[in-house]
Amino acid sequence: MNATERTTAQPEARSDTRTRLVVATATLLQRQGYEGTSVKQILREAEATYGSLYHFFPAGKEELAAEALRFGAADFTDLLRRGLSSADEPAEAVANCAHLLADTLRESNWTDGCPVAATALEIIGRSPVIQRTSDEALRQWRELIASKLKDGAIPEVKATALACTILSTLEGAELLSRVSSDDEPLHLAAEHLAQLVRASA
Amino acid sequence: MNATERTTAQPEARSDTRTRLVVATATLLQRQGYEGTSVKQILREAEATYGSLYHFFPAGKEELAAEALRFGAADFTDLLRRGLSSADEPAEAVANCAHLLADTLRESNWTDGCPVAATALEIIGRSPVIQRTSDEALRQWRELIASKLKDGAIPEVKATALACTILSTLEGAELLSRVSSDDEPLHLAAEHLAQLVRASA
DNA sequence: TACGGACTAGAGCGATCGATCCATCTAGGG
DNA sequence: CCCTAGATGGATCGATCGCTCTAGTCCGTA
Repeated sequence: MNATERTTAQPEARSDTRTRLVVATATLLQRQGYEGTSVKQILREAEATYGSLYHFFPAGKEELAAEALRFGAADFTDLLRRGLSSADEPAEAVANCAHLLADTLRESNWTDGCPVAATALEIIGRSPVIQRTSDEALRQWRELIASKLKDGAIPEVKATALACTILSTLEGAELLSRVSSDDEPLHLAAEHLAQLVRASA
Repeated sequence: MNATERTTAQPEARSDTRTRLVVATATLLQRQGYEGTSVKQILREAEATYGSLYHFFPAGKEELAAEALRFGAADFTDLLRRGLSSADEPAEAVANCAHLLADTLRESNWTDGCPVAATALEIIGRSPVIQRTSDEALRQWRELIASKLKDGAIPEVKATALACTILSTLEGAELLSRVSSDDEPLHLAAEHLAQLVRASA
């Protein structure tokens, strides 16, 4: 539109291919994990080439995967944030997170859930970079949940501990739901987590 | 050594290689998932060859993995059974399952937990055989937990629902514990699950 | 002793893996 | 107008993938 936009647009256009790579990788990672995703497939999906990939990510697949994990984790953070802010009551808010996750999963035909779960488990002890990235994401989510609990007048220590179990349950229920293609585990988790939070208030 | 041993050893020896294949695969699957485990590595670990593998499992890696998953699932069933029978109170028994899982994981340096988790997530929608095997294992565990709850005077409907969330939480807490190499999530899960069960009695 | 089925050994198949390399293209500053 | 750094396209690398195949060994039975 104008000179200002052109100059600001340049770094955007520059990193456009980079962004496509990250987005495509994030999607593929949560659907088929790290080892199940080939570089060729990423390039096809992102409409990019080897040249671009190794230009932006000199360390290759692993570096790209770590970046994609951070990107996908931000997505999941948004989902949690939406769920947590959907109600004043912490119990209700937590339950809504589970329902929201169930809806998202169902709509994507049980493919697009937490990006960390699928990738982290198969990589533990073999890729420190990815494991650390996963760990950071999980801790961030725990804090996000914990702060909502604290806002709801749950004492700090209790809130921190409870947030950990809430995230555990969400992740586990996602596993059960995805394997059985059935959102029941997530809805049950919602109910039981709400109960647990209410009991801790 | 002698004729008797030779004759009795034969059927055993016949299936010996098969067993080694299954055991080795089960271990590798839970440590690095399906795609992350190569056939060559399985053969090396099991001290077997291609000939043996395709003799016992004509359909190859996928068939072997499904069998290994069933084998590993039986192991996890044992762990649950031990935990559940360790106390009369269902709440205490469930908590002990989490503690037992934490101990097992810690002792194996965070590698040997639930064999389904690592494999199932990366394979969803791509290997019906393995997905179905995983689903069956998860349902079996739910029923195992549910029956303990029912024994503890929790009404059937409530018990079934609660068992699902208990398994979800165990699986999720295992994920968090493994990623962070810290058994805190599992011990917190134990505490919170006990609380949840007590509230449902 | 001869036979036949169960099992083993491992070379080799085509395909694909992640990664490298370099020619080429593009855009902005001199 | 050229120069250069950033970015791209894609052929190609050696290694490894899952798997097939043939030639064998072993052992109970006839």
